[in-house]
This record gives sequence, structure tokens and C-alpha cells, in this order.
Amino acid sequence: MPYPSQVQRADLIDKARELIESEGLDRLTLQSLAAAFGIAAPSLYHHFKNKTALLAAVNAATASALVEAMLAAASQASAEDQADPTSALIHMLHGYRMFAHAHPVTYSMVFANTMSALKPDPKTAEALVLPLQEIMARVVGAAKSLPALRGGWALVHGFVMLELAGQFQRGGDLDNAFETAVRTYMDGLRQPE
Amino acid sequence: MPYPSQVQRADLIDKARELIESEGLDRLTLQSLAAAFGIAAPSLYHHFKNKTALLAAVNAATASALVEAMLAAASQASAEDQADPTSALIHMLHGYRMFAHAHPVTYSMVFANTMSALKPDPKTAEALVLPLQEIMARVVGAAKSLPALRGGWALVHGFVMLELAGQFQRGGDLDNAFETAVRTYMDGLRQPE
DNA sequence: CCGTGAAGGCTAATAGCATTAGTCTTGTGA
DNA sequence: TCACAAGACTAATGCTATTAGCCTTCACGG
Repeated sequence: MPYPSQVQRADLIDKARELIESEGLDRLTLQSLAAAFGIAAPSLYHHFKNKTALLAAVNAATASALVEAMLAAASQASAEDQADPTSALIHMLHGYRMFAHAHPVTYSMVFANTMSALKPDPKTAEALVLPLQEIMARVVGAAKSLPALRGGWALVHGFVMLELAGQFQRGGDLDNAFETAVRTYMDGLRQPE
Repeated sequence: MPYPSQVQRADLIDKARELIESEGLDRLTLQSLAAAFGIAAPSLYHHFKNKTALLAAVNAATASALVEAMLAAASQASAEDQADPTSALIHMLHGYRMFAHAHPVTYSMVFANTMSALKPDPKTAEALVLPLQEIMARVVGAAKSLPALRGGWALVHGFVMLELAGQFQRGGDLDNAFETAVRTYMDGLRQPE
């Protein structure tokens, strides 16, 4: 039946994301992915250099989807909130957290790599932070925006990771705790000191 | 030569931690661990139910070491700083971050697991947070200490993870950024609102 | 003393996985 | 029309975790 391609690279990535999310990363084998398209595992090597490259592509796709989710969340805020940078930022951060909740496994994958080759390339990484930094600049001014952004991003990412890792075991309203933590940090930013 | 044990469970865990940190998690095979003790891979099954159980033990050991590192950092502060809860807390958080820098791979392992069986048991998890919560209670009062702690922990954990994942690529003084972020959050806590 | 059994080692075997090599088929463009 | 590149397949390799079954040593009750 070949050569007419039975499979598109983008579809492979999408299906891989789906399988990772539903079955777990360790259950994604080249076998299982190929089987989902009715082809044999080695055929995947025509589309990806190796499994690592596939996973890197998955991470890049996840990062893009995360950006979209953030922007969508921001644009759904009331006009009033969009005008106020602090409110706009908080809307984006809520969107960020909701994305992580909706895609916990693939979200973790993007950031969980100590060193390895799975990191999204710098361009994707920058696209991820840019919307946040723009708004942060409107909150604290461009000069302080980089460190302020890093702290805020760290807070949100850390909160989400600890949630996903099941470290917040003592219950309580996590939605509220998140809101409070973010606002606390923003309050600190507003301090002169 | 058997039965006198050639190997102690605790030594296996220590060596595994060492190998994971120096070679990477994916390079730790039961082969390689067993070889380091001059025994065969299947013999490890007398000491651990399976590889997952070994890794869970590694995670528990890492969590304990992290607590020790935090407490050591706190006790090395000046008497003055120990008396001031905010300063004491900041010392502990610096100790936390230094530990993560010194043991990046194993540190990530403890928290990077979305769901899997690698989580340290609840007792270990609680021991990890207890010292932080005690001090946090002295900063903001017992009532608010849980959410305040969660935010602070999230900030520190997130910062460290983003550092380790190489997401803070635009350089700058990260030590300083960390200090600033933590202080900003603490400032926010001090606000009445 | 002896013998028995558990602890802890070993080798051999299995099944799953990523990856490579080599073959075959089908459109496309010269 | 016909070569050739793309893309599929099967077969084979090597590394893994894990299981099964065997063998040796010592602690301990009789």
C-alpha cells in the first residue's frame, strides 16, 4: 500500500499527546502509537528520528497549547479586567493552572526534565513567557519585569506541580489557596521597598 | 558465598542515589546497580520488590535528606536571624534551594511524578513540610499558616524546578532573583490587604 | 552435634521495547 | 515511460526488567 503516506506527522504528535495523557508516559510505546494508526512501529522512524524526538515534539506542542490557553483565558475576561494589568495577569495565570489540570502528564513533561534533550527549543520557550512578561511589564514596569515574572511564574508552576504531585494532602480549598498565593505575591510586588 | 548478606538495603539505596545523580535516572539499571556491588541483577529482588520500590525508597531518602539540609541551614543562621521568624524562614528556604542544586536529579524525582507509585508515603511528606510550617506559623499566625506555607513552598519549588529545567535562560543573577522573589512574597504576606 | 530452613546469592529463560537493516510498492516528475 | 524517493513491511539485535529454579551458608531447636 505505500508509498502514499498513511499518516501525518502532526496527527502522530496529537495522538501521542492523547495517549500519554490517558495512559501515562510509560505506556506510550512506539508499538502502541503505530497501532493506533494501523502501521508498524518501525515505520515511525520515517517521521521522527527516534522516540526522543517524538517526545520533544510532544513537548513543543504542549507548550504552544499552553500559550493558547493562557491567551484565551485573558481574552475571556471582562473589558474592565483586561484594562487592569493586575486583573489581566491573574486571569492568565488561572488559565495557565487550568491547562495544567486538564493536561497534567504532558504539562509535567515539559518542565520535569533535568537536562535531557526533551526541552522545547528556545523559540518555543520564549513564546511561552512573552505574553506573561508583557503584562508583568505593565504591572511593575519594564525594568523590574524580568525578576517579577520569574517569581510569579515560579509561584504558579510550583503550585501546580505540587498539586499534581499530590503534595497538598491536607485538603482545604486549593482554588482559593492559589488565588490567595498569587494575590499575595502581587501585593508584595506593589510594595515600594 | 551466600547466605551472609553481601549488601545492605541502605547501601543499595545510597548507591542508587549516587548513580542516578551522576549518570542520570535512565542510566540506572538493575544491572549497573548490582554490578557496583559485585552481585547479579536478579539478586536485587531479595532486597526490593521491584525497581519501582527501589526508586520509591530513593525518593524517601531524598526527602529525608532535604529536611536535614533545611534544618542544618536554619541552625547555621546567626542567633539574631534565628530569633526573627522571617529571617529564619528565609535561611531555611535558601537551604532548600541549595539542596535542590546539589541533587537536581533526585530532587526532581521526588516531585515530578504525576500520580505514580513513587511518591514518598504521607509520613515522609509531612516530615518535609513540618519545619516550614512551624516557622510560617510564627510569621503569619497559625490560622493562616497553611495557605501561606503552600504559596511559599510553591514559589520555592517552582523557582528551583524552572531553574533546573533551564527555563530561566535570559541569564541575570538567579541567586538574587530568588532572594527577591521570596522576599516579595513575604512582603505580600505582611500586608493587611 | 546434626539437620533443617530461610536468606541471599547464582544462572537461564522470557517478554517487551527501541532501534537498524534490508526489501517491496507506489506515485511523481523528467 | 521509467527511475527514484517516500513510506510501508518483516526480520533481527541488544538491552531491560522480571521470573523460575537451583545452590550454599549459617542460626537454631532437638
